[in-house]
Amino acid sequence: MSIAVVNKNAKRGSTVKPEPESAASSGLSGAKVAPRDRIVSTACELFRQHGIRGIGVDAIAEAASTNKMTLYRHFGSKDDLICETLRVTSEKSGAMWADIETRFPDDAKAQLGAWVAALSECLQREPSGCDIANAAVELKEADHPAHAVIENFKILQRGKLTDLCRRTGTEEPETLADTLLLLLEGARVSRQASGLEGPAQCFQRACRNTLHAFGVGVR
Amino acid sequence: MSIAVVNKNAKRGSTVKPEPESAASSGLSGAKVAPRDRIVSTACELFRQHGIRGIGVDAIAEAASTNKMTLYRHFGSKDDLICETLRVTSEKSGAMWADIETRFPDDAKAQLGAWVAALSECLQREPSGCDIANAAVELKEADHPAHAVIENFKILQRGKLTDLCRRTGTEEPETLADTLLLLLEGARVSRQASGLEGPAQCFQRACRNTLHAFGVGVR
DNA sequence: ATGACGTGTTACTTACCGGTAACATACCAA
DNA sequence: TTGGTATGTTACCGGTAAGTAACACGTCAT
Repeated sequence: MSIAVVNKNAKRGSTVKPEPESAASSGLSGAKVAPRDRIVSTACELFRQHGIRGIGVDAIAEAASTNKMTLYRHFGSKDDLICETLRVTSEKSGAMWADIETRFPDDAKAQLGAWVAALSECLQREPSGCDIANAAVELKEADHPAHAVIENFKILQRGKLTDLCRRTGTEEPETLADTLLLLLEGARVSRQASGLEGPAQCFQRACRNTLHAFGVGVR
Repeated sequence: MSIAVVNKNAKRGSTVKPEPESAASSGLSGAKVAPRDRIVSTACELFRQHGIRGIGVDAIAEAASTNKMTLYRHFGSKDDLICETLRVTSEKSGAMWADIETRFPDDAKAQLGAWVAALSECLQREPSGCDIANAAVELKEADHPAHAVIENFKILQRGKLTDLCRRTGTEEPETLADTLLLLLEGARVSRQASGLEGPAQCFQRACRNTLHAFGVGVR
C-alpha cells in the first residue's frame, strides 16, 4: 500500500526555537495566531491534500508548529478535529453567501449569477473537490460525528440556494436549485478524477444553460 | 479515530472446513469460483462498503473465504488489487453500454434515454457513489497506479457518451455529454452526502430537462 | 507413485497511528 | 513573588496494517 510518507511520528529535527511566529502557513503575517487556530487551518489544508485518513494527528501538529499534546488538549480526538475543520469550512461557505448578498442586494438573478461565477472560479483554483463531500466519501462509518456536520451543511446550502432560486421568480425553484447543486458537486468530483480539461470545464456553461432553461437569464 | 472494527488481523474462529463452495457472497450458486475471482468480487464489495483505506487485505481475504497468502500470490500488493477491482468495475460499465446498444440498435436517442434510466436506477439501488470517482477521492497520492485506470475509464466513458450524443444529431454534443456527466457524478456524490431525498432525487428530471434543452427529446 | 501446483496455516517483521502520562517551561495576572 | 494556565517535550502503550517466510496439505496429470 504505497502510503505517502507524511507521518512517521513526528520528531522535530532541530532543537532551535521555531521562530515564535512563523505564521504557520496561514497567510497572516505577525498576527500571533493561537495554536488552536493554527491547528485547525493546518488540518483543513492537510486533510484536503492527503485525505482525512491519509494524514495523522502527529503530522498535523508538527505542520502547525506545535505538538500532539497541545492538539489533544484542544480537541479530544481526531474525530473532534475533523468535525471542527468541517464546521470552519461551512463557515467559509457562509461568508461567500454573505459577500454575494452584500454585493448584489435585492437582486436575486445577479446573486445567482455571482454564485455560479464564484464557484466556477473556486473550481479553477482548488484542485481538490468539495471538502465536505469528500469527507462524506471517506468517512463510511455511519455513526461518525462528522456526518451530523455534513448533513447540516448540505441542508443549509440547499435551503439557501432554493430560496435564492425562488426569489428569481422561476417556477420549480427546487428543481433548479437541485440541478445546480448536482452540476456543482459533479464538477468538483470530476475535477479530481479527470482534471480541469475533463467535464468540469463546462460547469459554467452548463449552469448558464440550466438557468436559461428555467427562464432565469443572467446578465 | 472511531475506525470501524473490521480487520484485526483475521483469525478464523472455526476449524471446520468452510463448505468448499460457499459462493463467497457472489450470487453464483455451485459455480466453483476460483479464489482469485472471489477475492476480486469481495474486494469490490468491501471497498465500496468501507472505503479503500478503510478495509485491510486480511479482512478481504477472510471475507473471500481464503487467506492473505493466497491473495498476495495473485496480487503483488494491495495497490494491485485496487487496480484490478477498478478494472473490473470499468468492465461492468462497458457491459452496460453493450446492453443498451443491443436493446436499441441504431437509435441514438433511445440509447441516451436508456443510459439515463439505467444510471438513475443504479443510483436508487447503490447507496455508494461511483466506485471509480470515490477511488479518485480517496487515493490522493499522485503516483498511485490506480490513477491510470481511473483516467482511462473516465476518458473512455466520456468518449462513448460524447459519441452517443453526437449520433443524436444535436449541436454541441460535447457540452451535452459533459453536462450529463456532471449531473451523474453530482448525483452520485450527493447521494452519499445527503441521501436519496437530497438533490440526487432530481437526477432524472435534470437529465430530461437538459436533453430537452439540447433538442434531444427522449421518448 | 510421483511430482508439480495451487492452496491453507501459522507466525513473524516492520511500521504507523491514535491516544495518554509525566514532567518541564514560559508567560501572565494578582 | 506566587501561582495558575497554556504550551512544549519525551516516552510510552495498544492496536492495526502491509507484506513475507516456512511448512503442510490436497489434487490432478503423467
